[in-house]
Amino acid sequence: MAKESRRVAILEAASSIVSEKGIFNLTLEAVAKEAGISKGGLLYHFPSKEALVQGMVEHLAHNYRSKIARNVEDDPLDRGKWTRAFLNVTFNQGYPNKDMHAGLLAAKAVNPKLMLPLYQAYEEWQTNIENDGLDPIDATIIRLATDGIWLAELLELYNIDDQKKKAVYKRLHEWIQDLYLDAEKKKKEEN
Amino acid sequence: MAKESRRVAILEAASSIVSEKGIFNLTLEAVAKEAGISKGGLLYHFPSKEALVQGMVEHLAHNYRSKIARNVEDDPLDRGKWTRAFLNVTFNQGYPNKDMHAGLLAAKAVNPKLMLPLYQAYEEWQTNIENDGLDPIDATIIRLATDGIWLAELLELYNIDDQKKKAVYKRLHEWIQDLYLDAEKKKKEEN
DNA sequence: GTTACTATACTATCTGGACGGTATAGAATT
DNA sequence: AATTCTATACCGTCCAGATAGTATAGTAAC
Repeated sequence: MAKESRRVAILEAASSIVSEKGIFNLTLEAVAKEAGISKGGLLYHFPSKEALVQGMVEHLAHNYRSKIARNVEDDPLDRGKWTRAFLNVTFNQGYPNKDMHAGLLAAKAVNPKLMLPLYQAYEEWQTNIENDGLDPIDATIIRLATDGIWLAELLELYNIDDQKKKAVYKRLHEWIQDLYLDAEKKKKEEN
Repeated sequence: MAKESRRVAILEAASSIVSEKGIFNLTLEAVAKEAGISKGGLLYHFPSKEALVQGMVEHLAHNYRSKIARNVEDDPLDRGKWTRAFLNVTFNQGYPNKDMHAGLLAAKAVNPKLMLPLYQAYEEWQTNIENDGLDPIDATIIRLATDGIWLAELLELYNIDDQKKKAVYKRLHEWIQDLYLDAEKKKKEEN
């Protein structure tokens, strides 16, 4: 198999184990078995467990980051584009394999420093959301609520049924539109 | 030492280890050392690691639950009391030892079923918040944003500085007041 | 165009250390 | 006398990482 696709397959196997069986079952042997290769083969791609987890986080961060960047680029409107992108990607364009989020849990458990790529991504998004041309506190609240959803799902802290989730999304989306109109109105008044 | 306070001291020691050194360093020996007792003494109070983690979650859930219940009781207003209590406890009355939240991480890692007490607490709060006499979707968004704050802190996913955090709290609090007035107005119009 | 060599991508196996849990004997506290 | 421990030793299991060997593909010298 080609190197890159094998790497991704391994990362997905590892994420699936963390997500379904917990971090204590993330052993190199288990990952190798899940990915359909030998333990040695796994160590060829990722020379240590830490390297494997690092790969998981980097993959996750890169995926999320590029999706949000894409949304920002494609947005016909400037004002509010980061807030909209963050909301839209989190609710509607999450990693097809939901398990991928488990990379965060793995990093937190194995070595918190490995979370750096995600941490940096969040710093970037937060800065952009605060300078998105909308009220920065309201925009931050929208981001926090969005995080609340996916973090609670990651930890399986509670179930929010799909209908309610959609209603929340709709309301947040409308709120962004209101903030947009407020800001535009204010701008006109200033001129 | 009295049995109950020894138990709590052990739970705090365990939480502190998870919070500062990660779940892989939560060994029975390490907890005993941190709590200043022997391994045998620890096993006297908690006959297994799973029992220890169960104790951590139950303690956390009980603490949170009783604080929210207290806030609800003390609230002079009926409408919105659960939403206010949830917001206020999470922002201003968290466990004095912040580490206690780590019980959630420990349970997620050791055995997700141990999260049941917290899961049930959340179900109760969500039900109450939806029937709090405010717009249920807006109230849910307030809860989600609140969760976003403490979950991100738990995972150390990003830093939100204290000033911004206070501004967010203030805005959420004002929002609840607006929702209160909206609901009261609507009620009067109906009569 | 076959032989020799090299790099890549693995497999199979072993080892050393750590950890959970058990056991036991006894000491201090209440 | 019962409870609440301390101290220590031990067993079985598990796992990360190391090591050595294998398969395959390409490359290049002759």
